[in-house]
Amino acid sequence: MKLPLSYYLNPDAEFLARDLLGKILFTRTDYGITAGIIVETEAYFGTGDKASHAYGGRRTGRTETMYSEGGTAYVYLCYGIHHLLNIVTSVKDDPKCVLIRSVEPLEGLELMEMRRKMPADCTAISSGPGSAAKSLGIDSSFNMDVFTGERIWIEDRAITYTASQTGVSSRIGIAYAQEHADLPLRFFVKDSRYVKNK
DNA sequence: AAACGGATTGGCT
DNA sequence: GCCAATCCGTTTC
Repeated sequence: MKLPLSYYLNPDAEFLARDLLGKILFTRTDYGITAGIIVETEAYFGTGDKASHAYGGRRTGRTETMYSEGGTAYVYLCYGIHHLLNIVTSVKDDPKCVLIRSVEPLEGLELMEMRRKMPADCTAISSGPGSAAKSLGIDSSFNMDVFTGERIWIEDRAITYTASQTGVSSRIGIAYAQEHADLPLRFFVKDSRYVKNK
């Protein structure tokens, strides 16, 4: 049920970004367990990707997490306000990752509603990378956590989407990435209410 | 040492 | 639709 470490060692971040649609993302905090169905992702393919923090092999205090073994959480602060959750993929020292952009609330709805101060049927509760992370209680303390551990993990409950149910587009908010700005590396569930900009 | 800008969101016009 | 919020890695002086 819980995805094993071997799942995350796949060096194909694009494949994993697609494959993660429909998987269930869980978090456990002092307040309880919450979970959401992953419905929107983006792939960042590492040192050759101009949109990646690890472009050119950059290693800093922040990006060091991305060089961890696949199955590690890379959480960073964006615009000084929002925590964004990435799943590191591939083997150690190959800094590829998948950004979780949107989930559909599935478990612990009351806790998610408290964190976001809005009802779970309001799609803004977990739509967009900052909102998805906040609804699941993810902050910088989750950085470097492993997905096979006690605080964060992903389960496969056999939800799958066909190619025609899956949308593909360029990644959001990376215009600075020049020739990599238009690559089709964003994947989403077309009929999900919790995906914006379809 | 200082300035710049971003894998975004929500509130106000 | 526009714009402020607000931190920190990176760039520039």
